[in-house]
Amino acid sequence: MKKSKQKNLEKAGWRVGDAQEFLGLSDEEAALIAMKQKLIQLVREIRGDQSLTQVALAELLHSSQSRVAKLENGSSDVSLDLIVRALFAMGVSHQQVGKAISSS
Amino acid sequence: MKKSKQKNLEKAGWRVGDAQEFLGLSDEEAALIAMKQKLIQLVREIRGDQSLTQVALAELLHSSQSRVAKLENGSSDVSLDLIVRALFAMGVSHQQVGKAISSS
DNA sequence: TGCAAATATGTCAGATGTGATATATAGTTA
DNA sequence: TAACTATATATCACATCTGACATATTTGCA
Repeated sequence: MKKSKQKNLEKAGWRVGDAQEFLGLSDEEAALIAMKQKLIQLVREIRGDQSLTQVALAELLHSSQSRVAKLENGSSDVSLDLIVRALFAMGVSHQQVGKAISSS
Repeated sequence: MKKSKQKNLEKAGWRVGDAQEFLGLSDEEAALIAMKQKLIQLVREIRGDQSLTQVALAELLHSSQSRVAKLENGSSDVSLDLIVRALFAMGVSHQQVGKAISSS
């Protein structure tokens, strides 16, 4: 966003900032969300590579298709625990998980 | 596994048994537990390095001393989310977290 | 030793995460 | 077009995780 534009918006009463600021997230909350997103991306990748349906992954996970869908769409009611379990259920290694986190 | 280790795990709420029983745990459950242990170890290390008390970490985390104690003792009612938030609250980088997981 | 700080343990009500189920919405193929 | 497969969304009862608090135990030091 251009500085001039932002100035005009602020003059008009809007507060302008980034998503983190807007949502009032602390740094560690923001970091956790970024990490989750990276791992979710990995879940989608691996599931694609293995040509698994959401139903098939749900079975490996002992969960349900709807929960896998929510997981992959980053629903806020999905824990980091479940995301990581999904990865391990597909046979992803600790190394792969660690690497994904390192680059998040 | 050493008897003392097993005792500690059971004290913390985990069920630990012989090889057969252990195989009853799904692979992803076992992998997740190993990963948690590694990250818990990192929490203790970092908190030591920064000379923080459990109370001080609890404040950074917006949590309580008792929960930090349970976290560090690997209580089964502590989520991966909380462990990772504790690390980020102490300023640990994604890279450090990823590295710890890679080696778990 | 005795005191104080740090850590551990127990409990609980409320918040959040869970699998299951039903149903809706694509996308695909006959 | 209909039938089928995959994914998305909504809801719910139940389980788990949470911070808070009280209290016990351990640790370190004067």
